[in-house]
Amino acid sequence: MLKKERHQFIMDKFKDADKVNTIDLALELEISEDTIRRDFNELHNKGLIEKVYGGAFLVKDKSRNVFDISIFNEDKKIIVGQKALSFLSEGQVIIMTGGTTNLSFCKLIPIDFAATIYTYSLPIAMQLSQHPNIELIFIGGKLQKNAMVTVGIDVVQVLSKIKADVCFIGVSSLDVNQGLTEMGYEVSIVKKEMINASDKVIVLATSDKINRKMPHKVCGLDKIDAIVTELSPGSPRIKNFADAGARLF
Amino acid sequence: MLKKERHQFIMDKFKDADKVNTIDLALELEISEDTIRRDFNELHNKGLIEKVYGGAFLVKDKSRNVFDISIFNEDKKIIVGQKALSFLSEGQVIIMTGGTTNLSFCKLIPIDFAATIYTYSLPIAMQLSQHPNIELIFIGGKLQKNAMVTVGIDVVQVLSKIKADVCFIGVSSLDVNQGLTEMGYEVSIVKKEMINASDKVIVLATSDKINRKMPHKVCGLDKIDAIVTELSPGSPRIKNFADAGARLF
DNA sequence: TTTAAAATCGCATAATAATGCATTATACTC
DNA sequence: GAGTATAATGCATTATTATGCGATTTTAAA
Repeated sequence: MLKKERHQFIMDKFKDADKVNTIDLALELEISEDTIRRDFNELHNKGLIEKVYGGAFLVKDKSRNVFDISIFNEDKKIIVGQKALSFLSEGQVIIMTGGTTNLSFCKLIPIDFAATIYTYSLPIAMQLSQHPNIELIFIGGKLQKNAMVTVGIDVVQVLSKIKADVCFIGVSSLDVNQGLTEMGYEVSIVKKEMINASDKVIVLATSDKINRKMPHKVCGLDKIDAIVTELSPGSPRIKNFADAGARLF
Repeated sequence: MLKKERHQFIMDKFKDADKVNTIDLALELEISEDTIRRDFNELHNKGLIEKVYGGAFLVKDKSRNVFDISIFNEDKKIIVGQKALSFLSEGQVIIMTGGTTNLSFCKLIPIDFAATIYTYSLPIAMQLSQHPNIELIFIGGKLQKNAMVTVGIDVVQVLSKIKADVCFIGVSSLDVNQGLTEMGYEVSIVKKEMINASDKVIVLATSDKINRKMPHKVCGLDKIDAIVTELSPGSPRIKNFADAGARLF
């Protein structure tokens, strides 16, 4: 049986039930569970299924409304967000980058929390607009459509003029040696400036972002005051970061 | 039974009853109460349930998604939007205000339409970010949360420096004598500046906005190049505008 | 305050998942 | 068709997650 057939077979299973078990599939197809898990991983990366401990669920094709933002790995991101809450204090001036990890974080901020928050992300701004006591300042500029953030000289200019207490950065890749790197050049420039403008830098990242590199460097680990992941700080998966002296949470 | 199934099972229980008991669930599913409690904790962390001593309640106030914007009188606004399409030309520099009428309009813009659009409205920007050929520039500033638009000195400053071909203005009130008026002072200032920056001014308004006055004046009818409503231009309900020489569409 | 039920905590255990590596199958080149 | 590179698979090992149990703390009501 070809891998592709097997994938189809798995997807067909969802016509009968909305979950499948790893073991059942392995028995039925008479192959190892490892292979089924690898299949799950591939289907998950295509966004077709959601993996859970012991099996998988079908992801329901949400109507592609512009405004409903689906958050990949939301559970993990909620854990990250909850840990990050401890870095918030009332009255701070905060810079918030974009990304779904930060979005999850923002959803968790207490409704009456008072602070000044700068952001360049449309979804983050929409989310934070629910908080009556947050003074929200949107950093204008040219819109980068895929990420829903503004970039360019205008953004950098605004950032160069402000001084924030703390910056929460959602990242796409984090590596022990390379530090924080980005896919896009423009975003890397903006993030650099954000870090410059802030006294403290808190990085929010789910573990899938860790030990990855992208072309454009933002900063080294030394500039980062805290790395918040869904893992426990002692986890072996981030031991290399601990060894390198990173402050993990 | 997978953990996620169990969570769904618990959530389904709320269809029958307001409250679920820890013990009952443990007995029914033949698992320990500890597990049920851990499930409760997870569901609670997701904001789905409220824990109480001995069980849990459903959180009903599932505050509707921040991102789904409900449009009142959408039918009428779609008619307005369709008429307004005729004022669009490829390659223009356009200023777009906020409001649900303009949002409906933006939804109708052909997907491959090419232009440069300035806006200060978060929902409008989200919507327009779907158009690959639109150069979208967001005007940053302090966010006015109810209207989801930026206001203040920064916005005015940006506007004072640009020159647009056309400005599409969604309005809250339009009156034959007072012209265009606004509820909020800050928004009125910004709109004034937008009109200043544009060669042509197109007003989009459903008929419920017509013949109403608000405290802060934006401009008189003479500055408006076109008024687009869902009514036919000859409708008696806007005869007074026609008599005053307004260009109705 | 007392008391019993319920919740939390720490730990042990078992199930499941990820990882590195060896083996086998498949595709590709000459 | 032989040889080689690549991908797929299974196995052993290690890591992670789920769950139950006992000890301890908290809660709600007598």
